Amino acid sequence: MRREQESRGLTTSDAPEADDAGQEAAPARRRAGRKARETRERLIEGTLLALCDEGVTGITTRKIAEKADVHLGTLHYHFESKDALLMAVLDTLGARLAQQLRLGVAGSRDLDECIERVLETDWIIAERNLAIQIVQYELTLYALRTEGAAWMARRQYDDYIKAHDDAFAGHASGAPAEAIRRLSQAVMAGIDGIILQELAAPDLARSRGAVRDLIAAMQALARTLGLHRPR
Amino acid sequence: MRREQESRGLTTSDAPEADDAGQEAAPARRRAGRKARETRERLIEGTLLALCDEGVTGITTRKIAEKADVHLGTLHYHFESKDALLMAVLDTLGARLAQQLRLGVAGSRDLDECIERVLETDWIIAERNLAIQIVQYELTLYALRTEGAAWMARRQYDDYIKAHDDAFAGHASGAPAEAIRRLSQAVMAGIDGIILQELAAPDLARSRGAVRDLIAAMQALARTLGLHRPR
DNA sequence: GTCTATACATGGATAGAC
DNA sequence: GTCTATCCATGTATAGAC
Repeated sequence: MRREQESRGLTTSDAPEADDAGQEAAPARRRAGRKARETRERLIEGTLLALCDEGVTGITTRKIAEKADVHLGTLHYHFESKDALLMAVLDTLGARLAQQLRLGVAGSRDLDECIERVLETDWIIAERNLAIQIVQYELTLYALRTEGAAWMARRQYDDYIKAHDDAFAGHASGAPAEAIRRLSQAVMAGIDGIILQELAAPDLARSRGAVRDLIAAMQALARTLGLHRPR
Repeated sequence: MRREQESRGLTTSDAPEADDAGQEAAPARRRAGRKARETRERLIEGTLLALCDEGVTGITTRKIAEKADVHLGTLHYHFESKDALLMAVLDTLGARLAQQLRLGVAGSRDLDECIERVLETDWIIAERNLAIQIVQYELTLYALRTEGAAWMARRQYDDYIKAHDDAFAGHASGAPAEAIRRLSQAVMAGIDGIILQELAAPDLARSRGAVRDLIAAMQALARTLGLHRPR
């Protein structure tokens, strides 16, 4: 079930190039046609659906093709391998997540409120579709195992951290970037942990309480880190 | 690759029975012989090794048999299915983890110190072998996908929460159990999140700093929750 | 660029000798 | 209780018609 030795298409771009990430283009074709682009996207979307149903361990190219309403051969025309397709999905997921966060946290008054909104937003996004969260974790772990794709896991992390940094930065302009970064890390760690708990032992009421607790704890941490402006 | 319809051996015991968990015994045999027990354990240990190498997606019964130095037929004599074996590993892992935590947190002076020790211990355990941590997450997620095994993921969570409760309880005897529970949840969530970060974007120095930050935040949370005794 | 058909490998599981 | 040999389903990927 492996063809790792020459998993080209995953190593082609070892560093984040531009921002339309995950473009493991079809062999020797950079400027893909209008329709091809649509099919690519249908494939990615179909893979996501199939992953929600089956998980990374259960996924097969046939199921993907079926969900995407595309034939098996077509899949392999657009993606060098199943792995390449899976990684493209991970990339899409990460971008989508960071985007959602940015949209959700506009206009806070002060840092405390900002922390609160960020965490509430993080949680809402996760709660809205826990199935996708599972997929995200599965794919991230899978990337760690896949030759030449570990950097994708790191980028997932970097991007999401950055989205948090940006949210906080506006309300702690005097503070050193490093302190902000530490807050972002703690916030993200906390939310990830709560999501994991919700997945393993579902109990929405408990998790929402945990988010409240986390908010309080992070506000306290921000103080410890000296992020609050004097009033 | 699936035979879910009748994954007996996983549904036999839907509730935690006794404490020698994960005993999906060989068909119609409760009192297994001395040697059989050894082989079972070799198989579990071998599976763990194989999982560290390959991950859940890459694992095969053949690789397991090889690592355990056992023949393929023997594997299926002891375990009804690959899934049953995998779940037995998850159980072992969980028990081992809780055990390690208990050993590591003896004799703190007060709650603040206890929180510190618990988190330091949690982290040391994880840092000592990150490879196993990955496996633990993979297996927990896998359990969620496996028909009739989702309860195993929940038990993982319950057991580890309980280990934390026990550690804290001694230093907050007056406090309501619910407040202690909330602290445990927050602590675990935070650590899990940090481990996840370390896996996705390895940087031990950063993670150790994150643990320090988490300690401070959790001590603050304990205060918010009214867990500290008046001095 | 998309489809059909198929090659080829690999996996889980079992039968039956020992 | 362990081993060998094998069945048979399923998977990824490709070849080549359209």
